[in-house]
Amino acid sequence: MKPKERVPFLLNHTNVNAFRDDLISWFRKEQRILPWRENQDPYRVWVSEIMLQQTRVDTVIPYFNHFMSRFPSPEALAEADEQEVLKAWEGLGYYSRARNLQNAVREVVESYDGVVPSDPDELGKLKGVGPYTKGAILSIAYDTPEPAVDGNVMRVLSRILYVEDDISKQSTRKLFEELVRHLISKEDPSAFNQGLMELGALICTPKTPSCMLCPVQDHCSAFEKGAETELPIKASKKKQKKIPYLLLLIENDQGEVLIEQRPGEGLLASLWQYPMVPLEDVDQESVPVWMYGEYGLKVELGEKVDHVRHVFSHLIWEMDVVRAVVKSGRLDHERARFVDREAMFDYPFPVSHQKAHPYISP
DNA sequence: AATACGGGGCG
DNA sequence: CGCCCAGTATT
Repeated sequence: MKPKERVPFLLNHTNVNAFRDDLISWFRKEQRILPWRENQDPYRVWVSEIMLQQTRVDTVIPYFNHFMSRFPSPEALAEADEQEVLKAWEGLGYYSRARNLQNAVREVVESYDGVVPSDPDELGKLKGVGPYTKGAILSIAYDTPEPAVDGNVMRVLSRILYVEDDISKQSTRKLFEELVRHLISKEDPSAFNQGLMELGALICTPKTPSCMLCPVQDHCSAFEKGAETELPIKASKKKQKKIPYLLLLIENDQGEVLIEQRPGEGLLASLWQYPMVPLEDVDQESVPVWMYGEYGLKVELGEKVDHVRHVFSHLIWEMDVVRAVVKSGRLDHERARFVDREAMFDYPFPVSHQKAHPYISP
């Protein structure tokens, strides 16, 4: 059945009006006080929405505050060095968000005179602004009745409307967008969209929803059936592949440590790390040979100081952390350099490698 | 339609 | 340890 055909079967006008009002009233009363809710500044809304992608509110708050004081305006962010932006993003994850955001902000400064577009098509063309973020900015910053369908909204609406479609499918997100177009308040689309998400975060939670406290319990089809924990339906994802590495803490005769910048694309793009030996391709005894080939350095391996397991969304790094010292040779590697302990902390490191930081201190 | 892309928190 | 989180870009 096509999305538009389903709506009338699920809710009549009276129910829609009551649902809207109950949701919005609850949101106005119970919403959390959050830094990006201080005003409707589109730039602030934009930055917050990018940071909040796949990331919890509590994690984002300190990053948002620091980011806004460091880059208060689109112009400030546009002029910044990419490494500074990555440093401000360090530890937040999904680093392409930071690079896409800066790319898009530069576009806004150059093509739109520094004003975030309120036109849906122009906004949606910006790097990193997908269907959710576009709707969030349009509704929250510009009071436009556009759907902003994220994981919360799909969970909440799948329960209220008893939608059993797999929410990991794109077609299901589009179904929910159509449903929201019918449900959304034209008077206060911002409160409606945020109310849906706030409800998902505070009441209609994944594991044990607080249905007894729910402002729209009367409208909830899943609660009526006693089946709220059965929804939403989501296909399970396959598990991550484990990849073994040797993480080398290589010191030269001046007590400096070897670090390198990762490639500009792919996993942890442009971030810095300690040299890693892929043990799938290199066996233990030939590590010094491999090191000489890659870096032009003769090194002597020392003690193993730790084992670090780092889980990504799609793979797992298993890293033995091993000390090493330079015996001879001259560094010959495009993206690597020796740095002293003070300078280390100017570079953006992924959390996986921050776990090895404690071992470089004397 | 699938896969790459981080990191943290919780049961 | 597996699931989920204010998703998007790429293939």
